[in-house]
Amino acid sequence: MPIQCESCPLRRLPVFDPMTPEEVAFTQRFKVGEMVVDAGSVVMQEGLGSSQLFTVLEGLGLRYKTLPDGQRQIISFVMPGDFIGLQSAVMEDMGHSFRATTRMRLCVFDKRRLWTLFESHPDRAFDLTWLAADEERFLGETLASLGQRPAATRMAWLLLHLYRRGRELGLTDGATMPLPYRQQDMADALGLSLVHTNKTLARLREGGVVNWQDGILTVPDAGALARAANADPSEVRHRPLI
Amino acid sequence: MPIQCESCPLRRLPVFDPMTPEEVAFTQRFKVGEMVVDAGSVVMQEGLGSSQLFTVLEGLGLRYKTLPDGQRQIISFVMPGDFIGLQSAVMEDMGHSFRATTRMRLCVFDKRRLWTLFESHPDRAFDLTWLAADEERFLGETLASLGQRPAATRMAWLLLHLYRRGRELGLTDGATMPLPYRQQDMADALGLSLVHTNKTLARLREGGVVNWQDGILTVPDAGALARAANADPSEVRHRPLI
DNA sequence: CGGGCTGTTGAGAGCTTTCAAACCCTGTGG
DNA sequence: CCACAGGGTTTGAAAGCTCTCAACAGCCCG
Repeated sequence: MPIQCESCPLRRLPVFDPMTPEEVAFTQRFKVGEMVVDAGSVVMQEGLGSSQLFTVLEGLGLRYKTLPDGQRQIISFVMPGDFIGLQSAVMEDMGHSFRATTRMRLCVFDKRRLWTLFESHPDRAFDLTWLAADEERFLGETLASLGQRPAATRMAWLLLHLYRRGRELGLTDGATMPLPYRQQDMADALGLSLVHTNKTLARLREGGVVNWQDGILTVPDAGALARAANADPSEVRHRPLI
Repeated sequence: MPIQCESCPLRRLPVFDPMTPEEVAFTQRFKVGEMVVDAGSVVMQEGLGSSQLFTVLEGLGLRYKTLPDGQRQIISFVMPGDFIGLQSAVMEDMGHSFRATTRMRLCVFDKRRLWTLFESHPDRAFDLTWLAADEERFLGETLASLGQRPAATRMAWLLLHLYRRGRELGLTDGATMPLPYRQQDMADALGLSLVHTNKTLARLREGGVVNWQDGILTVPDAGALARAANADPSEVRHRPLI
């Protein structure tokens, strides 16, 4: 039984901008249905188009690019509330793939109706653009991390980022949150080898800054982690939900 | 004397999508004026808002982020036709700074009128979203380069990218084009030290793959460069011009 | 019980950085 | 006309970070 937008649990989270009843109703009409995918499913393929767009309701996934020689670069870690497929919506095809890491529940939208969104709901079109711009901002930060920070700092930065996002979404339980990715995922996100990722992780763990083991992330002191990450202080940004 | 959108030389380039006379007229109304900035001017500051948006008419610039410890990461090399300031348009502030490398001529738009664009010109709003999505795609590719490729490949990839863009814009003269950046800029874009950038550049030059000296980029064989960059074959993407 | 996936560890090789110094060119002032 | 300072580019060499190679432990599953 698909969730009604009106009673969508995500909408109640304070990270997301409030919506008017009219906006909720429109989103409901825009929504085609729901889709549950198993862990490991590739939902969108780089280079291919898609007639569907998604908002993540539950579960975790990865967006990644594959290079001609087979290397993989993780673009982002996908969490509930994320809107997936904007690229295929406005251009012909996707610049990256999207794969479910855990079983996921996705809200499905029809790409062909996107135009009516732009025509009749400029506020929602604006939200869409906002999301794209926010994505650009985040990728800029990621770029700065990969380009300018050493391995340990980079890793601390990423774990801090994931922890902050998890907290916004109510995925945390005190200082811990589930984070069921593999070390190889982290390595491919940070541009490090698996071995070095493992050793860097061990050093952070020994330093007591952060611990990520058995799929559980533990951040005893977010401030200490932020210092290790050489990061600016936290700042919760509210964002639209599609 | 500011250029009239109707006779804007950029619009005539085949890379840019054709516009209807009505769209041209609207863009003209959206345009507030023009601005010429000297080489070295910082036009937009990371973290600050801006009431203005720009489209580059002439000249080259850089978008970059500065980390808390002073390191700099170049986000992109800015060329004519690029739309600058989308982030400050839809969010409060910019996630990066923008600085002119050469003297630049900029088309100036008023951020406060952006909303009318979304309200009354859904096609242009769509174009704006398209640009944001394209930026996201490009940053994803950049991320993959920084994360997964060794220095020489990375550098070849970037020079190839710049050459292709220059060619689309008619900046090339046969196998050469002006590229008046510093080696330090290239280093900060690729996440390499200045010294290593210099040596890598020298090796590419000796290999005859590409030459970039005295502000002039020379690509004797684009195919060979693409192979050195481990890049997919060229593919000109048409894009909207704001 | 064997195979496959994930995580861990040790060690040497290799790529990149940092440190230092020199070179070229240009603009400035004596 | 020459000395000098400053920005950008080159070079050499040593230090350091990260990678690759190899091997092993733990776990789940057929």
